[in-house]
Amino acid sequence: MDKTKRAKLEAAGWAVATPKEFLNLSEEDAAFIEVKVALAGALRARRVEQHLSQIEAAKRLHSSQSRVAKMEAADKSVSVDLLLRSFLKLGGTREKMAAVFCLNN
Amino acid sequence: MDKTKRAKLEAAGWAVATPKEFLNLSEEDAAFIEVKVALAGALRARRVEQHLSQIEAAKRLHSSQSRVAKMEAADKSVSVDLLLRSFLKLGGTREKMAAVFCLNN
DNA sequence: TGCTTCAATGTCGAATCTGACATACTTTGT
DNA sequence: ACAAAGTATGTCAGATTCGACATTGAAGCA
Repeated sequence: MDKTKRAKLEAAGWAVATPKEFLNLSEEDAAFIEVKVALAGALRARRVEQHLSQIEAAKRLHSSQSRVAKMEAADKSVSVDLLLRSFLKLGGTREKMAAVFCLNN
Repeated sequence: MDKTKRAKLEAAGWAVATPKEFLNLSEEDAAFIEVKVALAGALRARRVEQHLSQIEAAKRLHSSQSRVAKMEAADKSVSVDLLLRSFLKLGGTREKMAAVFCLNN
């Protein structure tokens, strides 16, 4: 959200909060979630780039369509472990990983 | 191990293997373990830098000394999730994380 | 509209991870 | 050598995460 819009909403009496504020997460929790979301995005990118459906990706990952969907949604029930392993299995490299953390916001 | 030494050992009839070869890990598994080990090192660095014992660190992390030891040893029983959360709780930042993946080999 | 493919969401038993405890090993100072 | 502080390792009950399945929603096409 840009500053102008935020200012307008606040002027109109709205409490404008970031997700972090809204859910009152600590800095660390927020950072952790950011990493998870970033990895989830990278995972989906790897899959789409290879023109795979979630079902096909699931096969390569020895998992299921529903879990792939949850991974890409950075669901509460998926671990960074699983995201990372899956990312690597879909051809993700450590260089690409670094990009996830360095560049991406 | 440098090439000369490796060559000498092989000449002497030793099968010289990297951990990856020895345990015959796939590329992905190897990369995953590398990440885990790198994070474990970064975690220990955070702790030592702050002159904390494992017991003190455990307190800050709401965990136990034994688990901290296992984290720093990148034990099979600790997840990247736990490593990452702990790293962040000990003041690790996303920038420092990126460094773990970019620089460190 | 009906049909097909892809993606999202809820649930569950099995597998894995976690904090805690006990215990053993290591290092450092006396 | 002994004690104390720090670290490592094995175990286990409870918690979390896993793959799988069922179901629903959404988009494209005849």
